[in-house]
Amino acid sequence: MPPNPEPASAAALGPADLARMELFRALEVEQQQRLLENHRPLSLAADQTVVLEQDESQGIFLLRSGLVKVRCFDLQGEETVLAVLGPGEVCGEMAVLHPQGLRTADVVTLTPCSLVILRAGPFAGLLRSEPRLSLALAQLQAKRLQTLNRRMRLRAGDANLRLLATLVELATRSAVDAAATDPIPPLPQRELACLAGLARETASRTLANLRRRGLVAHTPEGGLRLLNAEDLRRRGLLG
Amino acid sequence: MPPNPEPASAAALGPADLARMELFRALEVEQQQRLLENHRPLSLAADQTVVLEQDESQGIFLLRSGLVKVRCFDLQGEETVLAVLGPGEVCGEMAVLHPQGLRTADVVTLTPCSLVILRAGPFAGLLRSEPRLSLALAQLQAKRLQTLNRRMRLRAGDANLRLLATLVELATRSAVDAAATDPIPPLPQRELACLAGLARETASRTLANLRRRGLVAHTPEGGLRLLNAEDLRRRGLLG
DNA sequence: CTGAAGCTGTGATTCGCCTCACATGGTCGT
DNA sequence: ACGACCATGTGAGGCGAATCACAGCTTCAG
Repeated sequence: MPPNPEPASAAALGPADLARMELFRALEVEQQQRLLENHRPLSLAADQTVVLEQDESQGIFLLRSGLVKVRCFDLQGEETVLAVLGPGEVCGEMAVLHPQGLRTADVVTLTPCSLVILRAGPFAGLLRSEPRLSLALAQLQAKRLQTLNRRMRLRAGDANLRLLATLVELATRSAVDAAATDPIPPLPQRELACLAGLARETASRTLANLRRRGLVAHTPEGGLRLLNAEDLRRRGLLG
Repeated sequence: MPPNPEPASAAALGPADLARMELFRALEVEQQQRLLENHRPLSLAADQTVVLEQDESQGIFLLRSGLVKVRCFDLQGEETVLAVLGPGEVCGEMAVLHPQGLRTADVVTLTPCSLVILRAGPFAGLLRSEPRLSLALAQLQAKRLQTLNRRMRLRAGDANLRLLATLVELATRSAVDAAATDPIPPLPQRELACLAGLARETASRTLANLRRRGLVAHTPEGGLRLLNAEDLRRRGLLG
């Protein structure tokens, strides 16, 4: 099997890419190849919708670069962010597990993104015959539950804690193996506020507060950077 | 090992019980038997701890009757409730998926409970060889994510909404196939408040409010009952 | 250049919930 | 029967965040 003889074009995706993702790591190269058949690359600007709630058109999305948010709306039109995903992460797998295959949330880009769509059919098929894949998926879901549990706990805190938690989440997902003190790409305060579940004005004031206390600073590119990992650890925002 | 020829005592568990649980429904009877070897029944009063955070002693817990809450604490000692589970539901499966097998939350009974402990070893083993089980587990986790997503959305609302949502959750989990208007077992207000993420006094006032508006009523047994499913539907608390 | 539109900072005000404080009523053990 | 203890209702006060209202800035189209 040619690991990938074709010179990696910007859009091409090889088994090496899949091997980097926990979900597919345990599979044989041959199985990975099968999943890659008919894959479709997709580049999006910031603030674009990737999948629509209630949409039945299927696909597994692999995020190669950029940040996306998974969100849903309540009846009052309030947006709730369920997760933030970064490079190397997967989304759209819930719909495959859902009995009717329905989407239950939107996915929207926070920054420009490069991603790849895998056809759901072969994935769903392999899921039924290969325990390594279904087990890895169960583990992925368990991890999702863990991080959602963390979000849940933090939502109980005050504005400072919530904003800091949001920034940690953004920093650690901005790259594969990113740390909390890695830079956070520029996002409008409106977006930060929404991620943290705060009013825009509160996010502004709170951010000013954190800056004054030396916990965050603007990067030259207009993004943010967390400065005091020690303080974050004390607050239980790391690990 | 005798599969279990002994006549079903109150504590004994047969394949019929497993067949009722989504997680095991797809398995062969023979596989179910294997899982049932060495199972251990357990009866608990209300407000007892089932599993401890950080505990490594393993087991899968099947809830036959009663209600339990899954909770964790933040650094300030605040309790956050992650889930409420009822008859027919399973817990402890996260630890099997966790790389180090660590427990990440407590499980505490809300009412008297009857449950059964399965040994984790055979379960973990079957998980690696039987895609039907690992797929069912992934589906279970996906369902957990869904309900956690719902909790997430609701905790953004005001006290009325949060309390109502909590009551709906309790009602629908009080029995297999229970509906929102089924009775809710008696729980102290302290517990209701904690489940809803409110202060005890606020829960009291809010509950009085809901009673005045004819949305809930006390049952003769001291529990509660939701009265207006139509109103709940309008608020997006059903389905 | 100029006006529109979006992002950011900031004050003033309002509102909801937490906290504290206390009264009532029930249950239980001695 | 008595007090200890717990669960429940209710009032008063305070705090934190949402909301409302702008003003300064940048960006961008015309």
